[in-house]
Amino acid sequence: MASHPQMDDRKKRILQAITDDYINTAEPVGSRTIARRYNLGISPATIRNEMADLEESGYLEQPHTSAGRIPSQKGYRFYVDFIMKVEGVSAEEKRRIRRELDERRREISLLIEETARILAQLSRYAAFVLPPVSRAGVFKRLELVPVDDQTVLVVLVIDPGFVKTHLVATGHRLTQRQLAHIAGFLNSRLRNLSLAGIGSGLLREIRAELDEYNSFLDAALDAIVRSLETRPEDQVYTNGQVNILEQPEFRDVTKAKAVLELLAEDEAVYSLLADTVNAQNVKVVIGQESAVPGMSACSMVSAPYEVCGVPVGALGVLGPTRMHYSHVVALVEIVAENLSDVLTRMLVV
Amino acid sequence: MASHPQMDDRKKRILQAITDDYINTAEPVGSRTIARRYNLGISPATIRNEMADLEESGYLEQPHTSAGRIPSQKGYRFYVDFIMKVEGVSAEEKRRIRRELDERRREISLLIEETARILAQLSRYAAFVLPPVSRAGVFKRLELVPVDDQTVLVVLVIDPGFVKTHLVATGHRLTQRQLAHIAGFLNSRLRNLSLAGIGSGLLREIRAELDEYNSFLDAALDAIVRSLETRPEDQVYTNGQVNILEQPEFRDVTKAKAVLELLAEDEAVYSLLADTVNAQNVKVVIGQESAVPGMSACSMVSAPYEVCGVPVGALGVLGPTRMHYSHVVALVEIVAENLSDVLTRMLVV
DNA sequence: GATTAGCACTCTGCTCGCGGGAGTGCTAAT
DNA sequence: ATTAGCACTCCCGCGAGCAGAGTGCTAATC
Repeated sequence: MASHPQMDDRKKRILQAITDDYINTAEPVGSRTIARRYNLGISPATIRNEMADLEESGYLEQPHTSAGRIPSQKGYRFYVDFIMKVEGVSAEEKRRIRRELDERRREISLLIEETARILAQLSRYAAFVLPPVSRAGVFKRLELVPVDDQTVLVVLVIDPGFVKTHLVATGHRLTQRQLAHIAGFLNSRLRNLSLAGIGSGLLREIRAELDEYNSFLDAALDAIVRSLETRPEDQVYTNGQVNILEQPEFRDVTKAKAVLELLAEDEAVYSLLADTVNAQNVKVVIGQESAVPGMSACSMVSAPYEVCGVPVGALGVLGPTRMHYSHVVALVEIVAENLSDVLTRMLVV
Repeated sequence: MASHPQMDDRKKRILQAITDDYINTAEPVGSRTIARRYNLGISPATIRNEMADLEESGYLEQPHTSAGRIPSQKGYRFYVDFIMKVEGVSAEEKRRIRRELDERRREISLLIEETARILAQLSRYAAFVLPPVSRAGVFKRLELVPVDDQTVLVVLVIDPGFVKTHLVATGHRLTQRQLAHIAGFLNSRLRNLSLAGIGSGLLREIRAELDEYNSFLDAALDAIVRSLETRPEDQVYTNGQVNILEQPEFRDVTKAKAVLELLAEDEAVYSLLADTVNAQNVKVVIGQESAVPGMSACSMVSAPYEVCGVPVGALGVLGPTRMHYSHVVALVEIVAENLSDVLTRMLVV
């Protein structure tokens, strides 16, 4: 709580009351309301004085003279960092999260999708999940399954248990033996390398070798090599975008549109979440703290999740700045934990 | 044009003018406007008389006394069926569609996604595409690729060229030989059967046989057999939902929310498009002609697409009832054609 | 007999002005 | 240091009034 010298205990309680109230009602809150609703044992006049101070030091703002106060960005920040108690997620909700993530899923993408759905439903805001990025894993095996004359299915097995498949047009007819050859060669060169370590250098090298070895495979090889490259801008799973239309701050369609457009762009959402993957624990970004334009009226709560203790992805919730932080933080935390568990169990068998 | 006895040529031209104008301006249109903007060679007074007739026979309605007229659902229907000329898609747009769909795509899902994107961008409404359903195809081959001790990747090759992969937890350790055995057996029984023909009856039969043959494979088999079943409620690719917020009829957030919620539900969108797959050519559904509640303010233009002349999927555009039908119909038509072409070339090599 | 000009009428949307209500800041009393 | 009291400010909702657009009807015109 360094660098907040103006904050004594009473100011803290008043800021808390104002923020809590505003989060619930979306209406600027006045001294009278506070005195009535939260019994702090002081009169409206005193509260008014404190409020004036809090406004002066930037924690509150006033939409117009003679309206109540609302928390400023700095106010929310202080609230999140030093005031709010992370609210327990109800046992009911906990069970639901557990149960719905636990259902036997055979495909990771379904699990991720489900996670986004739960998060959106329980938070009543928009939710998104960055699927596990396989760069954290280790190359285990590659299989080439012929599909028809000119098409091969590349199956990439990664440890822990991810599987990536790519359909590749070879442009040549390849015999079963030739495929086995290529697969064998690639396997011998790549086995047990971490995906992050398989740089373009090594790939180029391998390519040169194979070219020499059998130059007519060029096209096929090209395709296979390309399919090894992980695309970081992979899909993002979003859910509950429409929820934000329930928030009074987005009653104006043009504002809602700005945010919904942002959420519709995978790259934008990706860039919002990208550095959460390597964050410690839950991260809260309030309003314009995010550099992304169009986020100024929004806040984001996000957290990384892991497999076997290694962070592999992230998930988060986006809502108005006036967000129910204490609940959402707890929710994001617990969903991230559960997803980590389920994934870990699922992938390492 | 049977069953429209009240319609003479002049009424048709007036209905056309009103509909065109209303589609462009979203404002009820009055007799004066028509006389000025479309030179039909008749005076406002005459137009007023005709408009009264058109309202009487249900083609027009009046939001309130002394406002202009707007087309009713019946009016739009007549407009779409008998009046509008399908507007040529500009050469520029045609080239763009061709080019963007033509780019080497290796994965069908990417192609479908791209199709939805183009459709949304060019129509400026919401677009969706039902991916090709494999039931139309023929079982060609099944491969079982071991991923780790208890997991198998089932690769299902369908003719024409679709590939479906499913990750399956077997619950048992299976040797390479056992897998080869199962695959061989299933292949011998299923090869060249149409997927639609592989009913649960045949599957049960096969299962009994395999059970008998090697009963301890039960769990593994169960999973494999299940993965053969095609899920009709497969994913739907939607794009441009936010576009509808640009339409003045959805300036009211609650209306917008209703439609966006509908679009967010895959099943709902699926049910909208389901019977288009087997439709002839382009289909236009206006307002409450669709039974889906919440669609009353919307219209949908959709068309099937095919591979090798066999309909396999559908795509469509959803917008307000006041939709630019002539353009959208042309657009949907041409995108469907292009997708059919590209898919056919892509799948049959 | 169909078309049109003219006119009275209706309905919306906008602006304006006017309280009522909520909230503040200041001053003086406790 | 706290609080009661009071004057002041600003928003919001409401109704009146007015301009504009459009209609339907009637009577004149081609």
